[in-house]
Amino acid sequence: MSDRVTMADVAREAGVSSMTVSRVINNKGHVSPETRARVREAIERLGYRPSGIARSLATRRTGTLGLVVPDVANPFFADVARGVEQVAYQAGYNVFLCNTEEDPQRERAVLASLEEKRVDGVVLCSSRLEDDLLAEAVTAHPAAVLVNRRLDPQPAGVGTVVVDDVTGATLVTRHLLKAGHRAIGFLTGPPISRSGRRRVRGFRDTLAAWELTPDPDLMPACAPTVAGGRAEALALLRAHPELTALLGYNDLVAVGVLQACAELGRDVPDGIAVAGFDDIPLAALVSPPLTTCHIPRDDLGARAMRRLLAQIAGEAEDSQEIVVQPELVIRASAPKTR
Amino acid sequence: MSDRVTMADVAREAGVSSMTVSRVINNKGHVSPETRARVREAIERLGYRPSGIARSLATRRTGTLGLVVPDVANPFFADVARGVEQVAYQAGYNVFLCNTEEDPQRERAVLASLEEKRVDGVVLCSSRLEDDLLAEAVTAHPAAVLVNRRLDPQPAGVGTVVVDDVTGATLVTRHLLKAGHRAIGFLTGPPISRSGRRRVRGFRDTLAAWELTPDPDLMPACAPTVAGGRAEALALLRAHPELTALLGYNDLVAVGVLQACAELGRDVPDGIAVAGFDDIPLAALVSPPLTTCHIPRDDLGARAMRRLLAQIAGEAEDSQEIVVQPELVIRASAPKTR
DNA sequence: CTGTTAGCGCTTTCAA
DNA sequence: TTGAAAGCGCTAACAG
Repeated sequence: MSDRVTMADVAREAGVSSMTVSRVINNKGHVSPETRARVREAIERLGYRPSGIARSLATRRTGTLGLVVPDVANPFFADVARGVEQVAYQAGYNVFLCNTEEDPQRERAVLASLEEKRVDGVVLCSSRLEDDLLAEAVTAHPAAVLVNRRLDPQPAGVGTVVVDDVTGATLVTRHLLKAGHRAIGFLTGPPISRSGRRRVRGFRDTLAAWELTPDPDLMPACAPTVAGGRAEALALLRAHPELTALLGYNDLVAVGVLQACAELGRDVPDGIAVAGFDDIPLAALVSPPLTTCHIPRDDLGARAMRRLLAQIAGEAEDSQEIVVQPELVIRASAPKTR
Repeated sequence: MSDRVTMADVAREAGVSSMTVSRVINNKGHVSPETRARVREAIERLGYRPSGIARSLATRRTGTLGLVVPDVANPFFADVARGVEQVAYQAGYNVFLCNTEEDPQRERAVLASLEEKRVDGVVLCSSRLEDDLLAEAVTAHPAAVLVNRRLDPQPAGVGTVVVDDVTGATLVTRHLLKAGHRAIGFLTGPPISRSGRRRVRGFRDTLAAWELTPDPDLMPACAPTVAGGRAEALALLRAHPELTALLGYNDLVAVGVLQACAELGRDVPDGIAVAGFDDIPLAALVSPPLTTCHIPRDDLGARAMRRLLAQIAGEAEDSQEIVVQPELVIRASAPKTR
């Protein structure tokens, strides 16, 4: 494996010192056009590829970043990852993709491995770590951006990008209220989920603003999946047939609700309105198409990445938190009027 | 940033040489229990984290791998990525995620950047590079596995994992034939797609085996998306209302077909049968649920990764190609009988 | 069981 | 404009 061509080889071939080769490669310092040409030729002839490893050791920058998500196979994070990678690529960085499988142990482990790899920064999505562990893990890196998770107090060099879930839930809830619904259920997703908690808050507050009393019985938790939504919806709709609208923690849950309604013979939207959250591609394709709250996911990733780059460059306004706004998308499952 | 604790710091703190520290960290060689304990304490006290970069330079292994896909946001590759990452994590590797956006230029660029990062190996999915460029790019890495792409002749150290698309298309086509369909259309996806070409082959050969003549007019290309499928299906069904079954290049295309059928007032499956390919989650959720061909995607990723690890370890049977078998999944859009 | 000596392949610093 | 020397932080290969 040591058959790799090194800088010294190129230098010898071109009859110069390695410093000159280095200068040519990095376009730094002054090198006469002729020497430059000779070096270029030598590089070409030998098929030389600089070693990023050696360079990293010398410069203390790796040009690599870490992206930590619960699960790339989840379309939400897949889109975020896409946004992150896109911006990183343009900036000349490579990104390590790490799944945590929602396991805090594993989250710590991958963060530690990224530290060993000496990444220049980390984008950490929906961290499940306790505040103190998170703070510790995150400050171990030169720079970090948290997505959909706040840390208080926010350590220096840590940025935050969050979706305004409260507003999103408010938009959807208000939409249902305006359509005349008063008996509204909400499948709230997993209790650990911070975004779920924020959505609940938006839901409750909006009900309260309309002088309705939020009923905890109508707000059961559920797994954030189609199956989870279906199961909880079946139970909820059986116990509370009076509901005229049902909100899902996310679109997958809402699709589960659609299935449950079909099984119970409740027509959507005439018998009951259904709405989701996230606006994944699926939302527009099920029938009836889902009313939901659009989250610009790759934009979320792109902005997180840009923020991280700014922090690495030392040009970030530290305390400034980036808030991404969701948008109501009205489709057939919950139209404007009952 | 140079405030990082180094091995020498630990060695000094523990009153030993760095070699001893190294031995403790890597659990290599013999170190007396007492010394080991002292070193461990020093590491703990100083919060020392070994530098993977320095280690890589010395050992010529980085413990990193590259995963190159057209687009992680595509659920197919997201699942593959998940499988890859899972196995890599267990083996102690970190993986660089690279999107190519179907752009050969960018594909070359990311492969080159991975080479600079000195990854120990690469998993390359659905490469769009010409054979010679691909061979060149791939042999630049210590090890590589191609997913859904063959290279002939296959360079040493290059593994191959392919989905048996021919068999998959055969299964679906035969299913339709057995159900009594004789006028079957096929939206074949983008002409560049190798898997698309293999699926076409399976389709044609099966028709031929049943002594039917494949009609090119019934096999138009289309974008591999819902919109692409819808548009082509509209055109095809208008031109050929006699079709009793329509096959999509993949599930997205098939969903587009479903939409087109709805628009044309053709009932599925009674007026026309529809089938897809891949079995993405969406397939089971649309109505009617899609008959399709299941591809075990994360298994595909996992097996590619295992193969890569085997190659890195030098224990791969070189020429052995791994073939992943798809499975027919019968749902309501194309039932067993007309 | 532990330490010494040389690098790994590049860049930084200073000098020429 | 170019080069020499001295690391970056670690491990391989020997000694002891």
